Amino acid sequence: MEKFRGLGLKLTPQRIAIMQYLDGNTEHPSADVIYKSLTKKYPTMSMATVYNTLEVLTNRGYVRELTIEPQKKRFDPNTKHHHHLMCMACKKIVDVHSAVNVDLSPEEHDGFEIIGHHIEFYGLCQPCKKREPIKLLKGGSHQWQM
Amino acid sequence: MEKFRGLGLKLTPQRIAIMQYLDGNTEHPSADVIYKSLTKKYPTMSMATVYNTLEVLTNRGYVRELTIEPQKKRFDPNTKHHHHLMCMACKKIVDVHSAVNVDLSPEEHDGFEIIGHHIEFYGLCQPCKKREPIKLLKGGSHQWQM
DNA sequence: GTTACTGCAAAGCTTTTGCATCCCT
DNA sequence: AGGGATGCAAAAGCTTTGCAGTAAC
Repeated sequence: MEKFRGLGLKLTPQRIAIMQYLDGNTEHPSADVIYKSLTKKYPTMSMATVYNTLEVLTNRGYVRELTIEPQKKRFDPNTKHHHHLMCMACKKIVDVHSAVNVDLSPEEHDGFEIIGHHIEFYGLCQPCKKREPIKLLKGGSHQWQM
Repeated sequence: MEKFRGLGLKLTPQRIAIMQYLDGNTEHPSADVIYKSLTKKYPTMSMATVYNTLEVLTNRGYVRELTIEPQKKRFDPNTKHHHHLMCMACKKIVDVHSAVNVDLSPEEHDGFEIIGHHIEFYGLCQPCKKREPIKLLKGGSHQWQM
């Protein structure tokens, strides 16, 4: 966690715990998952601190917020440009490092200055494919039904 | 709205109003925007009815839910496969009809059966580009900072 | 006449905020 | 010592649910 020193950012035990939890983590955890994981070892940890720390890390570019799961933010400590594939059944998210060329022609970007892009793939992971062939549409099928 | 007859779906005045509001609409409205737009003409309309109708339409494939704006669903009556470009400042969303080839190699999809995908472009629309060159990062910069 | 839908209010879930206290630097 | 961080609780924002009444079929 040495890389966070000298950035005008106080290294409290709670922050260090969150940073260590995230470092190298490929689970794309939500704030809730982070909180539940750390509250065992740090019983005084609060959700406010988790959100506060995640916001600081996000604003400084050490963490990316993912919106791939509706109504819930997931967090990714890998800030290199990449995309994501989520299982529609169990919500597992894996990284996709495909180098896709998605340049838009002028008439397509409608005068916008394009700053970034992100591809969301939807599917079924192997365990879920075997377990539940159907029954995904509960709660509203999202944009993955095409 | 004739296309919704004979589907075991009751055509109430509220539903017809929502369907007419959505038909051909390219604004990608949220439930709140739909409710506010219709409550003038239909003062008894409730949010529960808006959400109920949107869920029915989504499950039947007449509407797509978009998760591009964090913590808020947006709805798109255009269910043809396409992508979206959102202004990071004013949250305006426009359609992108680029035919991008995003097939993943076997080692990339990690055993998943891929069912769909969606590309989210982030940028600044022309009015916002002139108006506010900076000041977008408030509230957490999302996945668009790459 | 049935069945499904409406609308209200209450509750749920995630996230944010106010504020007194605490502690890292 | 000082300014930022913590943690609690309360509140906010979006969405869902329970249920009695109502209207479409």
